[in-house]
Amino acid sequence: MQLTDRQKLILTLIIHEHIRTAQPVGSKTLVQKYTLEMSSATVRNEMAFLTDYELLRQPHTSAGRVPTEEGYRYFVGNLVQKSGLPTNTRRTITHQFYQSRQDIEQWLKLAASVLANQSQAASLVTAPHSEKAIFKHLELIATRGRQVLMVLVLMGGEIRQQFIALQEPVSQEQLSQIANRLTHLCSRCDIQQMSRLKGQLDALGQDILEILLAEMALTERSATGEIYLDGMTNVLSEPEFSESDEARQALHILEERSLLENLLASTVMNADVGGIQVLIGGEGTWEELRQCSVVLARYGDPNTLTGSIGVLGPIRMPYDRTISTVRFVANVLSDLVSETLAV
Amino acid sequence: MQLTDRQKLILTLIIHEHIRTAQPVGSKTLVQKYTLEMSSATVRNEMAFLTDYELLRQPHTSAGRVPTEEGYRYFVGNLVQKSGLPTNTRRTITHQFYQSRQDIEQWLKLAASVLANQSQAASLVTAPHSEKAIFKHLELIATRGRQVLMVLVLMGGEIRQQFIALQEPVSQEQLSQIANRLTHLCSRCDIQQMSRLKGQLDALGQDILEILLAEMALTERSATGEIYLDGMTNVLSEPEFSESDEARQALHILEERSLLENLLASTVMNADVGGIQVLIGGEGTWEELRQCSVVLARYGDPNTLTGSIGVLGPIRMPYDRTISTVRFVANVLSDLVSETLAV
DNA sequence: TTTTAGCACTCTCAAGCTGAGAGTGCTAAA
DNA sequence: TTTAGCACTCTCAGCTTGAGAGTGCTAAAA
Repeated sequence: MQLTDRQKLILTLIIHEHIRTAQPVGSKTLVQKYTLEMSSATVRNEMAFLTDYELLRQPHTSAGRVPTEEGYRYFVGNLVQKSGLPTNTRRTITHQFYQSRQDIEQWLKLAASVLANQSQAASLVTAPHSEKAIFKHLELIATRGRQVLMVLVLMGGEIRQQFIALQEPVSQEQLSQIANRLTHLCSRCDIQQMSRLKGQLDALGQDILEILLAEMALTERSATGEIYLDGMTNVLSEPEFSESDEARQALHILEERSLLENLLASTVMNADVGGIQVLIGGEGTWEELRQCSVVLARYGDPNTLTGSIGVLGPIRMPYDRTISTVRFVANVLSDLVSETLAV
Repeated sequence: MQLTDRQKLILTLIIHEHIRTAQPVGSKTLVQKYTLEMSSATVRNEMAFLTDYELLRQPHTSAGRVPTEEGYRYFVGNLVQKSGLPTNTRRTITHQFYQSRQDIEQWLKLAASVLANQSQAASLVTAPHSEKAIFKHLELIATRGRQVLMVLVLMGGEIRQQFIALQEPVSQEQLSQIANRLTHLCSRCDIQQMSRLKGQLDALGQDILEILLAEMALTERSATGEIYLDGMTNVLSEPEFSESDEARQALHILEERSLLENLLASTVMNADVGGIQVLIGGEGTWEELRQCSVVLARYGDPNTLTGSIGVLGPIRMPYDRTISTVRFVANVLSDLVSETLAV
């Protein structure tokens, strides 16, 4: 679809104005507000053209125009200027990461919070996760009686902890010995390699190895790491979600982990690190997202550890700014991950 | 305030009916629906009495009656029958805990999910937390270069992890040695006792001890453990939150961690384990909760590890059922905590 | 050929009105 | 003390109406 420069200008202005006001935009208003060098009639003709191409829509005969989802897609694909974030915003964000505790969990929470605040929408951040579970380190810590706390560290820094109940009480000394032995034996092994080591272990060691294997298999099976959400209440203040049923639908997809994993798995997980994906109005697939748009990105090291971040807001969303923010935060997280977690 | 049995009955029925329908309740409706052995005029007289005592309210002259917050308080304090949960519900819940992975995090998430589903409202669960940080176990795990992952286990099973950057690279062997030495030295020590041990350590050991102390101090300072939320979208379907601005206010207090910690600190943290606290309409203190009620309980071992659980819903909430559910889940968690985490 | 002024037309939305319905309080009788 | 009866009050959904905003079309101007 080829538009003239003037048509592109008018589409852009309508989208800008509509994002600002949440109202249909009329020809006269547009000429006045932006002091265009043409009459409203000319604008009307162009609007009619854009409406024919389904980039604009009229809510009713005598209302102004509203961008269609197709219109937003054209805008995001062709017209949005990749401005990048203003320098002082970048500085503020970097500063916050620099100031926070050196702890992935904190960073991820902070990332979610930054995204939510900057975009005034709901945000999600998944912990970096590797498709392949590689053993790194095991600790066994006696708590009381036969209850033992198992801490399993995977290559890449994912930590899994679990209580296990042994057949009979074992002292901390013994537990440490077993943990050491397993750590040495299994170092840098994947599930297959580890399951071949059973023969070299006594009964207790085998039991624990079983539990390790189960835990690692579970990690491999899950599509993402821990999920952090923030800013759910932000979207409630948007006028399109003033009837809370709409909001409920949209937020439900964030709250229901399985839905969210599905969404991520079929979109951003196939994308390259560094690329941005924009889902507008559910793209015909995601019924619950019909009223929303989602801006997603992947961060981390494509070959080992990756996670996703995203922003969920109304379709009427300031895409340029949101995309810049998501891209910037993804880069910051990528840097942090490669600095601290990489092998 | 002393009410006759009949007045109590009528108040109870009005509250039941209002909770069911979210509408003002009229005298005639009440007599019909509950086939009362008296005329609507009698009911009207009693209603007038209850209205004088500010237990009921008329939204306008010719509408039925609606319970006031005072009315709900009287109801919760005097009239709610402590039925306990039906046996099969209890079984279902217990079963879910029994089936889940043996892992506090899973249990807490499950508790939040159970509360949200059973009460069809928003729920919160805080991880068990001890006011006093007592050292139990330390692990140091080399990641790469000078980055080290520190895992600190406190008495009671709280786990804190953090990346630290050492002055110069140290091998995993050496790290394990240091961790072992510190674990032995500090075992069962509190912050004061630990800070006296500096003299017995080399430079690196002292650095790490400093970090440990900072981390433990941070833990002591924070009022609660990790917070798990669920069911935020449940409250969006209640008619009183159909204008999403109301919902926004209410949910915001859950999302903003500092607000929530404040709320917990000034209510449930002073209560006994086992007791239930019901906040109705913010009780004049919590502006954001004017439209909501919160049912809170504390679980765990009062002397060592405690956490809070709660349900946030509309004032028009099925208190009997919610209170039973909260009490039951608190007991389940208390049992789990004392079985697995206690010293 | 493109742009613009002018005009008739369309549709929404807020305001005002209205009657049905639900509920009340009061009074007098049971 | 309870109840039947009645006049009264208030809301709410449905309807009408006029102002306002915006459109498409046509014919003239550039």
